[in-house]
Amino acid sequence: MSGLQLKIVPINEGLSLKARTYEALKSAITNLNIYDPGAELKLDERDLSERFGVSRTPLREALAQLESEGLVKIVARRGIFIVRKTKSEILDMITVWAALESMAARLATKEATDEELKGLHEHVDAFSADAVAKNMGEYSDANIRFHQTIIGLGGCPLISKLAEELFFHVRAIRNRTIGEQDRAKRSIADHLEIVAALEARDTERAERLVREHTLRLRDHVEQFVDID
Amino acid sequence: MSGLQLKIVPINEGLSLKARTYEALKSAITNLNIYDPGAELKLDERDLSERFGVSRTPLREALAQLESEGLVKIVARRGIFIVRKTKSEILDMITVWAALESMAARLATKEATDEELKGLHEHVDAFSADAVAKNMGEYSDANIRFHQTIIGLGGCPLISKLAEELFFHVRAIRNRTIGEQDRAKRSIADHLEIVAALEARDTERAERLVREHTLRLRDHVEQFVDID
DNA sequence: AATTGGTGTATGGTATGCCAGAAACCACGA
DNA sequence: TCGTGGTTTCTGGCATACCATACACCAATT
Repeated sequence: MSGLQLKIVPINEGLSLKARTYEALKSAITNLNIYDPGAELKLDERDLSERFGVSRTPLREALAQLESEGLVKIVARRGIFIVRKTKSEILDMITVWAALESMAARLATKEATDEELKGLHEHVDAFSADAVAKNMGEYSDANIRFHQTIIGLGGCPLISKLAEELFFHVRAIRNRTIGEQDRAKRSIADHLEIVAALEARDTERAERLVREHTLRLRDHVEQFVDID
Repeated sequence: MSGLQLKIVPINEGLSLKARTYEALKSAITNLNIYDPGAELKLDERDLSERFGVSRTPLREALAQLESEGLVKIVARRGIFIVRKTKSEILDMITVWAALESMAARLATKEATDEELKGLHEHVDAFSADAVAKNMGEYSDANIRFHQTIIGLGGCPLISKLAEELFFHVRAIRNRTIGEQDRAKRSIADHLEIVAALEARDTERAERLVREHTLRLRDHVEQFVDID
């Protein structure tokens, strides 16, 4: 083979304006702390299209998609509003998350390889000792990665896709849920148990532990998190 | 108060062209048996816009929404294609369905009133005796209503919404799954057990029965249904 | 001062035309 | 006959102009 290999730069850029606008908008909305009072909740098509440098058409399509995902609400001749999820909706999302992840855990006990399950330790061991001392944001990220990994091991792409959307929304209130170190300790203990059950291929137990773990989060949010 | 009360007809019609086009397209696609060979899988924006009598813009927005729901796939400069779900995707959908409905059953044992649970008998009793003799399509509808009712009793709107989308897709292959009367008998027996567990408020049992019932459907489809 | 009706403006909805890329077709030459 | 190059056509992406309505503001009337 010749040493001169053309390095094809996948010219890319290749995403459509719609897709790029969608990404830009989504990250813009994500980085906005919606639940802060005073956050700007109203958007304007013309203004946005100018700021993004695209015409209204692809912008509108991006917005329509965001609406179908529940991030914004478009009202004819009124405006486009960033949606604040109600507490009840957040709780529902955590409930669905529990349903999906417990099913994924069930599947993982049957489908995942030993190596894959071993990989879970990475997400757990690092925090088993002194996680509480570390900064909670970091733990929170590792926490989500842990759950996403389990979901991935279930081998059901649809579950992964749905869970990803849920995480996205739930993350928006994350900074309101963390903070208590007691919960973090309990959480870490739960994770260890979950990994153990998965490695033991104990389907029922893995499913139950995952479900209870996430439903505990749900109850915690219900009791202690104040949105609306 | 005067006996002459204006009866206000909520003029409505009010849906946007986009929304109406969306509905029309969706039902058109639904009523097309996608899995028939020879089904027309390619759509054309201009042709459709002419046939629906709307311009391309609202049509495109409707199509974009259908794409995000996975009913069609839009490829730039190639065309718009009605999506045939792969068998693997169908199986995944049934798996998610199992996860959601079993969670709903769990919730229902805690949230539903006795009256609501009693209502389930309507969906079951009518078929307990001679369902097998009746035409399967009718049973199939009642079957889906039964499951939808349970899901509704869970009291979690998000679960209901997600399940509805799943049913929509799964229904497309329904005519390929029914037919064996043995399965119908088994199914009816399952339903009776499920109702009993719900009425007994036996959370774990209700959850398990529902999950196993739906996962059996999954296994059945995996073994005996041939798409792709 | 309060109510009412008009009018302007903001803003999403829709129609339309052009653009660019992909595929199909065609013609020509080896 | 086969491959190659060009050309046409089909098709979705995008920009733009216009439309229709909700709302705010103002003036006139009582």
